[in-house]
Amino acid sequence: MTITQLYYVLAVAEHQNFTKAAEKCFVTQPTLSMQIQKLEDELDIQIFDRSKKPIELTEVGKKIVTQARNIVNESYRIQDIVDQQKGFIGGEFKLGIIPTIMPTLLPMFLKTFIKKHPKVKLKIEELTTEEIMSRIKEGHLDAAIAATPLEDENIKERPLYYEPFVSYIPKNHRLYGQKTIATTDLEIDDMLLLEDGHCFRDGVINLCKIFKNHVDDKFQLESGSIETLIKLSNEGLGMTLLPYLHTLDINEKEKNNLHYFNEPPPAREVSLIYHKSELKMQIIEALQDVIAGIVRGAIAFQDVKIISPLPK
Amino acid sequence: MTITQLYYVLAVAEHQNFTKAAEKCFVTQPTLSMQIQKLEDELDIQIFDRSKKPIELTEVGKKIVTQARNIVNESYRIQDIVDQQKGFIGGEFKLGIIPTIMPTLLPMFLKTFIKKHPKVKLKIEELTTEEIMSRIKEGHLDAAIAATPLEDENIKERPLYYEPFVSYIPKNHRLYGQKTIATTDLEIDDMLLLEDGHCFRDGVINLCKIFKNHVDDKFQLESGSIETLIKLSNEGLGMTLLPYLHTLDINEKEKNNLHYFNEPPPAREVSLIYHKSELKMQIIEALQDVIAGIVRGAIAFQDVKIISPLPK
DNA sequence: TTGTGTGATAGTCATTTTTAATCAATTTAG
DNA sequence: CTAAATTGATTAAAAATGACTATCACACAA
Repeated sequence: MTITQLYYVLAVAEHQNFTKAAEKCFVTQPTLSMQIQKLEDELDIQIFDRSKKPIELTEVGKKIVTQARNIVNESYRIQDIVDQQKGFIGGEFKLGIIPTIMPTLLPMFLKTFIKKHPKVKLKIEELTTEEIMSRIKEGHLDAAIAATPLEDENIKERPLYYEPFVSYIPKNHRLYGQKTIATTDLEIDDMLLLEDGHCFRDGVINLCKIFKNHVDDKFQLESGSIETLIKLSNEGLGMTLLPYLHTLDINEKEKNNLHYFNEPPPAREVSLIYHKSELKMQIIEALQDVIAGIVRGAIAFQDVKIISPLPK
Repeated sequence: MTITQLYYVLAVAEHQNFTKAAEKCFVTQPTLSMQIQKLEDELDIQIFDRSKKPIELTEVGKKIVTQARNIVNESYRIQDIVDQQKGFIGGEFKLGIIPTIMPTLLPMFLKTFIKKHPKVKLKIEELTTEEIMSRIKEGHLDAAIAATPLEDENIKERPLYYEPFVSYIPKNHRLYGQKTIATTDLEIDDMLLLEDGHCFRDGVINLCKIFKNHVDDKFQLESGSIETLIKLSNEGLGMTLLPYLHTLDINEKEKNNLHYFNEPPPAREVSLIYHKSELKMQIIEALQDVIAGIVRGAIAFQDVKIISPLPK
């Protein structure tokens, strides 16, 4: 049994197709077939049910794949140990970022990070929290930036900053006259929300629920981006909540519609998250350093009330 | 990088000698040298410091060995999954037993187990708790029978039975007249103990300490076996404590010297212990079944007071 | 039927792994 | 101090392994 064989098994299990898996492994299909057959022979058990189309894992196959993923990931750690020893910070690094953080945070730290660590090939993807979590567990993502706490024992979190919620209230709104907003003022019914799947949406709903036990889950208007929310709000369709960093780059006129919360303002915790196996910790720590350094200047809130990002 | 290479590294790390390691791996010494060199080249780092005699691990080498042990052990688990699927209970199984349990328990279950599971090649070794724990962690022992709780997060425990302590008191002893003994009657000073390293010794000391804060650690007489303790006690050199199962095969005359404790009697918890990675669980469970079945008839105590086997 | 997509098989070749034999450097014993 | 023994590295030849190309066999769809 070799690590390569296990790696091939993982590829086939993932793509449910020998040919595609072979491409991903940069070998030809017969090579893959042979190696997997050899492993099956050695263990004297079928890992794949080739009669099904597309190909399926057998029951044992599933268990073997789980264990194989373990072994392959643990094997990467050897290189990791060596890198750590050499103080080498480089290689490919796949980072996920949730949509409501991506456009504001990424431009703030990306240049600095690339300049400081030119040997790291960052591959950044915009993904929802749910996608991020499953990809981290599968090893397809090295780390991610998301709202926390996630309450998942396989995922570790390192808080980067606390980002308060800011009310965006158009002129005709019943709350427009108030200088500051209390969380008790919020009514989910006249609140514009992001589409399902965004954890910021869930955060807002949780915030409204704190003082109302029951919330109708029929919302009139939902949008895929915060920019659209602002425009809809400008049209008088309701108020909305924005993450603080988003309020920094809206235009002067719209800034008048911003209403801050009473102390302590509700906020989301934004963290760098990664698999509990702590692979590529050097890069993760480098990222944390750079982001923490950048954000320190932009966000200075201390006393905040953290709102859970999880749908409940 | 291959699992074989990692296995070779482990062998050399363990034997501190290429030639011996090669023998254990059933390959020639050049094979081993080459493979390890290749791994070192690939990682571009020295794992062994060959200038030292005997050969030593470098600092990174130590980390790599730890991780390599992980990977190699995890790789065994694949075969384990297959065995489990096939319902196969067999193969080599290394079991450790502490000296104070070995002579009484082993004869009780060994025959039954071999008969029930003829494909398991049991290799049984008498070892102290300390030796057992380190060997389980290194993967040189699949399981062991010892007094628990051990409070070690790498080791899991499955209690088999609770074995009360019984006083063995010779005729001239101050406590001989008492029908039952209370733990408060015990005085460490007139107690015969096993040599250092036996956890039963530590259990007895802990028991005596429960009512006396301070105990002199100068004991006059110590012995390596419980049989010797009984003989020394017969000579009037003091009383001693025996594990219950030991009292079953002493002669009639000596049985008169046995004095049982008041309810609840102090007892030791005897468990099947194994590494948290749960390798070879089928065999471990088979062992547990057999032993539990046998012991159920011999030990019927319920309300006992468990004494820690750890030196404190 | 004829493609199309899929995985298995056969034959070949380069590479890798292993081995036996040998060497060089140390350490140990007399 | 010299001789013998031990230890790991080196070399060259053999065995094995892994991967490739080409091709086959089967299932399914147009």
